[in-house]
Amino acid sequence: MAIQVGVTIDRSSPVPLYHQLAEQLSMAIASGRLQPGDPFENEVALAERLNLSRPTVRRAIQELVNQGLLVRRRGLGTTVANRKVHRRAELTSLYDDLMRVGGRPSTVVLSHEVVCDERVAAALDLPADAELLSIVRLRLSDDRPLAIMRNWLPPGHLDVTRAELEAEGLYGVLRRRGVRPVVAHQTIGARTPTPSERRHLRLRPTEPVLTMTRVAFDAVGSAVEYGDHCYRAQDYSIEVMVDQR
Amino acid sequence: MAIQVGVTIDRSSPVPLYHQLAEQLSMAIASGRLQPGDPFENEVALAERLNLSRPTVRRAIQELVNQGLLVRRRGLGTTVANRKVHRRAELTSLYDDLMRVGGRPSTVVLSHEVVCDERVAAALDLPADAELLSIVRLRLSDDRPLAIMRNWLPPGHLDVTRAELEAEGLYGVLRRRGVRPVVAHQTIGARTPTPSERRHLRLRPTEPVLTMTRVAFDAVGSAVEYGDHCYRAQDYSIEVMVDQR
DNA sequence: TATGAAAATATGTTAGGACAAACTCTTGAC
DNA sequence: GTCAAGAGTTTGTCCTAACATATTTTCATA
Repeated sequence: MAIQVGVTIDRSSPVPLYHQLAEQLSMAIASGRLQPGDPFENEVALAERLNLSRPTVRRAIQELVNQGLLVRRRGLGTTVANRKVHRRAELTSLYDDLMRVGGRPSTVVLSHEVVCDERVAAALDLPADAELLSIVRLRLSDDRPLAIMRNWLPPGHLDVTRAELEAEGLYGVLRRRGVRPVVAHQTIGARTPTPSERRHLRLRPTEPVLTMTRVAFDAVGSAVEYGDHCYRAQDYSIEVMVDQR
Repeated sequence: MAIQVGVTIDRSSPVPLYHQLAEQLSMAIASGRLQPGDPFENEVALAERLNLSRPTVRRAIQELVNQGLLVRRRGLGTTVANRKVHRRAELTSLYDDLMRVGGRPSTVVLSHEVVCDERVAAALDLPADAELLSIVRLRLSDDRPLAIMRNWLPPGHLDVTRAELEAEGLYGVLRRRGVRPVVAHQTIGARTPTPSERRHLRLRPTEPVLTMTRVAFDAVGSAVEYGDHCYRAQDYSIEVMVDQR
C-alpha cells in the first residue's frame, strides 16, 4: 500500500523538524523512490512512526504541496503529483541558465558608471536623484554573442567592480553580498534591434531580438536591480512557470 | 502604534475562520487603510481581540505573507510590505488581459477539428494516439488583429464548440466546465512570422512576432491545455511575476 | 440485484499551551 | 560616555487534543 520513506529526525539540530522532514521526503520524490501516483503514507501514521506531532508532519507535507510535489485530497489521501506539476521556485539569471545547460558563458563589460536615471529610480521605488550603478554587458556563450544586458543597481552596491561582473554574473555577485531577490516583475517583448545591437549580436538584417525588462526586490521590499536585456531570439527563449494557489 | 483593522468573523459560515480573516486584512491593505511600512497588530493581540486562537490568526497572516502583502520579522513585528513586492497569483489568458485593460476583444475561429498529434500529446502527458481538439483562433482587439492562437485540448473537452470560443475565450470556457488550471510551463521567444501569419496579423515586412508555447495542468496533474501562440510584438508584451520562497 | 445508509479512512479546521530565538531598548557598570 | 548585560516584545517551533468534512467501501435492506 502506502510506501514508507526512511526518515531520520535530528532533534538537536537547529533545523526545524518540519523542514528536516520536508527535505527528506522531497529527496525521496526527486530520487524516484516515490513515483508519481504513488499513495503517500497518511499524516497520522507518519506522525506516529516518526514520533512527531501531526501539525509538524502536516506542515512538512504542506511545504511539498506548495512545491507541487504532492497532491492532497480529503478522504482519499495524499499522492505524489504528476512530474509536470512540480515547480521549482526560481528566479534565475541568464548566467545560471547557461551554466545549467552546460554552455560556457563569458561576459564583456561594455560600460560601467554611476548615473542618475529618473525612470529607473521610479521603477525601483527610489528617490529620483538616487545614484545608480549603470552596467552594460555583452553576454557570450561559447564565444558567440547572445545578449546585451543593461542593468542598474541601487546605491549601496555602487562599488561592484568590472572584474566581479566578468567573473560571475550579476546575480552571483549580489548573492555573495547577501542580497536575496525574492520577487521580480518581468515584461517580455520582441522588436527589431537597433543598429548597435545588431552589430554586437551579429544579427542578420531581418532577425528580431527578444527583450526583457525586470525589476527585482528582496523580501523587505528594497530594490535589488533593474534590468533591460535583449537576446538573440534564435538562440534564446525564456522559460517561465506560472502557478495559482 | 499598531493599527487595528475592523474585522468581523462569522463562525456559522462554511468559510474557514483563517480565510475570512485573511480576506478582510487583504482588503484593508488593498484599500489603503493599511499603508506600506505600517506596523501590523501583533499576533497575540489580534487573536485576543477577535477571540480567535493564535494558530488561526497566524495562518491568516501567513496567507498574506505568501502573497507578499506582509513581512514578518521575529522580535520586531509584522509590517505591511512595499507595494512592489505584492504578488497576485495569476494564470491569465490573453482574453482576460485585454478585458482588464479595457480593450474590446473579439475572436475568429479559423479552424476547429479533432486530430492526433504525437508531440502535443507527449507534452500533455497523454498517450501518443490520444484524440485532441485542435483550435486555431485569430484574436482581435478593437477589430485590429493581435494574435494567432493554436490550442489543443485533451479528450474530455472535444465537444467545445466554435460559438463558445468566439463568445468567451478558452480559459473562460474551461473555467465554466469546472477546469482549474493550477500550473503552467511557458516558453517565450521571438521570430520572423510565416507569410500566413504576416497576412493574418497585417504585419509589415520586418516586424517580428512574439511567441509563447504553454502547457497547463490542474492540481492533480491532468493535462488542461497545450497552446502555441504568436502575437504582434508592437502591440503586446507578456508580464510575468517570478518569486522565490 | 440494486440502492441507500452507515462505517471506515483521511485530510481540514480550530483551540490552547509551552518554550525558543531574534530583535530592541533600557539599565547598570566601568 | 561607552559598552555590555538583561528585560521586554514578538514571531517561530512544537505538542496535545478534539471535532468537521469529504470520499470510498461495506453492508443491510428493499
